[in-house]
Formats: sequence, structure tokens, C-alpha cells
Amino acid sequence: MPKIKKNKAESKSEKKDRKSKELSTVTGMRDILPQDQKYWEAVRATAQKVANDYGYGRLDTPILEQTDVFVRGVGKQTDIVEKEMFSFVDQGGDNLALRPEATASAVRAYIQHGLLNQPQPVKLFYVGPMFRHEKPQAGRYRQLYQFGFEAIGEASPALDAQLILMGWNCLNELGVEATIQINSLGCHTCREEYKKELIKYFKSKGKLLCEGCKSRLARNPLRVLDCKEEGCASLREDAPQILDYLDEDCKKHFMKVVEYLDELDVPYAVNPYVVRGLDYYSRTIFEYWSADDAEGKVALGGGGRYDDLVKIMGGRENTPACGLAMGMDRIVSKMREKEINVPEIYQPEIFLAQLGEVAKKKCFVLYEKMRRAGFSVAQAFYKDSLKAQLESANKAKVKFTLILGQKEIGDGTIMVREMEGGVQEVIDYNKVESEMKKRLEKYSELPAPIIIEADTDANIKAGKKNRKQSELDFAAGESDDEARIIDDLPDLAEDFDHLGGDEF
RNA sequence: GGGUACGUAGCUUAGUUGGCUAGAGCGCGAGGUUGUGGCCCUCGAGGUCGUGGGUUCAAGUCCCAUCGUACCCCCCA
Repeated sequence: MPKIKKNKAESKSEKKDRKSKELSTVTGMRDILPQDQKYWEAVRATAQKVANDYGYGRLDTPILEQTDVFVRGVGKQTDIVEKEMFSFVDQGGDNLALRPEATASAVRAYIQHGLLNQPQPVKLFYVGPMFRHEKPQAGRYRQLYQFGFEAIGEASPALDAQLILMGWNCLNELGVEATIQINSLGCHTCREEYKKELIKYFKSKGKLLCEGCKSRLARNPLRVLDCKEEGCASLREDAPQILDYLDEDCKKHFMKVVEYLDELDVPYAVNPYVVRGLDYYSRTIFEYWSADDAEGKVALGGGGRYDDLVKIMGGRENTPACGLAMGMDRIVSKMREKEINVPEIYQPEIFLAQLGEVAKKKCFVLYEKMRRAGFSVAQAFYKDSLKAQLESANKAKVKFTLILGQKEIGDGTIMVREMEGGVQEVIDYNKVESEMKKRLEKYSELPAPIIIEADTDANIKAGKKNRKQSELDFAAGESDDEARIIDDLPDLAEDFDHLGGDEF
């Protein structure tokens, strides 16, 4: 008794002290709570399905790798390796890093396990967290989630086109609208020549460039192309374009990719200003931009060819490859923004309510029995009042509640309450399973009841759609009327003025 | 790394030109008599106002610092 009192009366200073000891997540990292999991699960499931559809096998690589995997794979000069990588020396003196992306790891795995001895291309699929120590912003976290596809060991442009399509399919199936931006960087040779020309051009206009671009011109001339400054943006209109500098093979490759996309009726825009920063990219590169209103363009994902990477990482020469990565954080936030209906991960159909100690014990057993029989059952055995249990049942949105009390035990029966209408019926206890099976089947044939999902405001706004309806909406996420094929290059320039964060 | 804005209960927030025990809605918990949900009613738990200093008789309300968040630069797989 006195002890309880003592606990209750936490003094102010005690409380303050306790509060000060509360821990929280590290900057740029966050928890994903149970009520939000359905979005992530939907993305994962869709990615997995597309992977299956196209024969990509799941690859899980360690989150921790030797720092060199990324230094060599991603490039030492890149910002990501230079200053955004979580890297450290462990107790044993090894240089390790949390993976900032997965392509390098995939290539490492390809080489390490001699996957070149398998039928080519080796098609890999991954999902998981990546880590980048950058300043957090909206949709930009230090622990970010990506899924992606990598196909190693094949040079055909058909592969590029199919990968572009795969990413597109993922977004469509999730109901997230996007535009595809594609470009070709050419191979190393054409790119070097183009760079020279570009530098020559911009140098001749040197005075008109902004300060940032002046320094950028030396480090990464391609980046000048997507500068947002007005002066630079207008300069680029007359700038030489990479597509004019492609050699025969690269040009042919690009034309094929475009041809296949046309054949597939995939809407895309050839955008000469899409430039991916990494050195390892060659030829085809592409990005998916959220097709949004005012907000400007946000890259949801992207990828491209990296024909030289396997060699760079110590693998056999001439191992061409192509891949893409999608940013799950942004996809999920788009889905929530657009109030896209997502299936619940856990939706029990039956609730088991008990009254009295004897019934409680019996329900414990019944619960296990029904669970094993494949029913999805919920309960609240820690509650005693029927009222409280029915409230729980209501919140769990079950279709039926089974009620077992003294009376029923005496009669060898159990009560079935149909939640929607509140109709109750007493049935033979020994026939619970067959009866419930029958009722659930019958129930699913009826027009689904109106269920208001009250867990988020979004759901409330979305209206009182029943589950079947919402599933339809979900499937109908893709809208063909948005499909515009844009393929005239220079006129696009004005559309690209506002380049949102390209990172995903 | 630089800049701007913001920071009140789990969530959304009210809080006048600084002034009594910081209000509300949602959510959560208990109850509205005996075995019954979704509506309603009552009650309750939960904030000392991100944190630390400072100014003042007095600060959620002003100043500084710090942390966090958002946005803009920067950068970008």
C-alpha cells in the first residue's frame, strides 16, 4: 500500500530527471510504427512481385561492408563516399562502412561468388536500408530505404528498356504517378569528348555563369546542365548536347532502348539534362520523377547502365550491367499524400469474447484451436467486461464475435454475434469451426459492409469506402490518360527549371 | 558546412501588447447497475510550454545559446 503511493507521487524533480533520461532516435533516422507498416509492406510486396515477374532473385547483402567496396564501387571522388558515408575503424582495425547504396555490394557479390558462371544476365533484387550522413530534409533521411534491380552480364538494350519498365510498373501498381526521364551518357570515350566540348562552350560564356557553376565546371561539367540559376539555365539551351556526341554504337544502343519503350507504350521523355553523378554510369540513364503539381519534380528513383563497374571492382572485363534503385521513403510519402488505399497487414475476422474464469480458460483453448484451423482470430483475454471486449472487437473491425459465458458452457453452445447488424445466434459449440467457415464464406459474398477506417485522418477523408471498393481503387491506380510521350528535346528545357532533390 | 522559419499533452492545436493553479478537440482509460460494441453523457490519466542560460517583481509569451524539425543553398548514388 505505501509502496503504491510512493510510486504514484513522483515528485517534480524526479519527473524532470526521468524525462532528461529519455532516449530518442539519432538525427535523420526514424521509427516505422505498426500503423504505418502497411505502406512499407505494400511497397515491398510490389517490388517482390515485379522481381518475380521478371525473374529477379532476391539478394541480401550485409549492411556493413569493407569501406573499399564503396570507395572503388561508387568512386572516391563522389560526395557520397567522401563525406556522406558512415565509416569507421572497428575493434580489429578493419575499415568498415554502412552501405550508402546497394549496386556496389551487388557487384561485389557477383564477383565474389563467381556468378559469371551462371546463366547471364544474373538478375538480382534487393530491399533494405542504406545510410548516408547528409543533412536531413523532407524525404531525405540518414537511414533511407531502397529497393532495386540489378542485371549483370548483358549488354542488350532490351535489358535497359525492360528495367525502365520494371520501375515504372512498380510505381504504377502502387498508384504513384511518375514521368520517366531518360538520357544517354554514352560510353567513356564519347563522354570525354563531350565534356571537352561542354567545357569549351561554357568557358566561352564564362562571365554569365553563376559562381557555383564556375567551380562546378572544373569538377563536374555535366552538373552545370542542371543548375537552377536563370543565367546558366538559359545558357544550356544552346549548349552542346550529349546525344549529338554519341558514337555509332552508343547512338544505336540508345535508339534501340527508345524503340522498345515506344513498342511497350511506356511514356517517357528524353531529357538531355538528366545527369547522374556517379562515374560508373555509362550509356542509358534514367530517373522517375513524381508527376506532381506545384511541388516541382522529385526523383523517386533512377538507374542506368554501368558497363565498367564490374571491371572497376576487380571482376572480369566486358561484363556489362544495368540496374535501378527506387527510394522507398519518398514513394511511401507520396502514397500517403495521395491517400492511396493500402491493404491492412493484419485483419482478424473473428473476435473471441469470454465471461468468467471458466469461459476464459475454455476460450484460451478454443483460440488455439481456431488459429490452427486457419481462422484469423482476435481476443482480449486480459479484459473481463463484455462491454470492453466488444469495444475491442469493434476497433479490430472483425466480422463476427464469438461470446462464451456460463450460460453457453452449460448448454454446450456458443454465441455468434454478427458485428455489422448486431444479430446474434446461438450455435452448437462443437460445430464452431464449420459454422464459422460457412458464415465467413457467406459474408464475403454479401456486399461488404461500410467500414470507416478511423486510424488516420487520411482514411476519414478518403470516405467510407468498404474494403472491396478500396481494393479496386488500389488496382486502378494507374491512369493511362496521363501518358504523354514527349520526345522533342530542346523545347523541354523550361519544364526542367525546377529540379527538386534528385536524390531518392 | 551556410541561411531562413518553426518547436505547447500520443496527435491537431488555443494562449491577447509578458501577469493568477496553460485551455480545447481527437485519441487513450474508467463508469452510465446485474453478460453486449459502433451514438451520447460523466469522470480520469496525460503538458511546466524542446533544452540550457539571461532580462524582469513576473515569461509559453522578450534576448542568447543549444538540440530537433521543415524549407532554401551546397551536394547527390
